[in-house]
Amino acid sequence: MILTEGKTKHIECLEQMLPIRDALDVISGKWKMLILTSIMHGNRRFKEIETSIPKINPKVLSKELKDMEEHQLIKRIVHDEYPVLIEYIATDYSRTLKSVMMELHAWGVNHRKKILGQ
Amino acid sequence: MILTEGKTKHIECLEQMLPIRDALDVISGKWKMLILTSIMHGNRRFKEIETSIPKINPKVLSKELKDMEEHQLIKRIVHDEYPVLIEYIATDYSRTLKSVMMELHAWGVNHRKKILGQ
DNA sequence: GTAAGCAGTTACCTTAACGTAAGCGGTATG
DNA sequence: CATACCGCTTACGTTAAGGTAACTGCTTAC
Repeated sequence: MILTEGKTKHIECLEQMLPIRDALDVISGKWKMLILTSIMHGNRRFKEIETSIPKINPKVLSKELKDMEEHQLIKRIVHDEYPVLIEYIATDYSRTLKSVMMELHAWGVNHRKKILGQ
Repeated sequence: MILTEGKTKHIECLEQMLPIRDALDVISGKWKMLILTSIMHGNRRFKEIETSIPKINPKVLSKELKDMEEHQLIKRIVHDEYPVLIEYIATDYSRTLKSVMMELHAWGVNHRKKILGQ
């Protein structure tokens, strides 16, 4: 029955699309995955992160860090010392993104090769 | 030597980040991966693709299809028949994105579960 | 010959992302 | 006591992404 097939295909297709969009909502944008990469490489302080990412500015960094904290990808820790020290660390949950990031990285390397080869 | 370590870390970190950004430049945005999913599920005609993706509008679809053709993710084929028939198909190159899409999908499914469970 | 489908385009508008430059309250440094 | 570092924030743009509504030229269907 063609109608049923069509409907099934349509629903299947939607079921593929919606989670992909959910994921992209969290990771897309120019900075989030770069910030997460930086933090995962051991950068913890605001300035460290800022200087590790070319061309980012403090306003954008500040906003993205807040977003990422809301999404539970990072944790902001305030140490009550003198002077006050603030650290950003990656959460366990953010580590579930590692395979996504690895795939993105691998594809990006390949893509750059392709573009330069043209 | 701490200086060397720091420098190495810094460069290593950049080498992770740049390809990730290259990849995100191609796939990010609200629609591209949804369109590719739709086409990979067998939707070929403009209207088919349009109706398969909730809330997309023809202007956006048209623009994204052009972008994706430039990036060689899809091919636009014009059949010189009566009436003229136009098809969009996924390229071999777009299939290199499949593992990225699968990771995004898997993460998205998990993320939705997490959010609903809160 | 009117209506409807296809594959879009056009003009216009809103929203969100991103950027620049400067500054602020705190601490520490010469 | 001036200068500078830290972790930001504020005010003020600019750019790009995305949305709405209407319309076009072509074809076929009633």
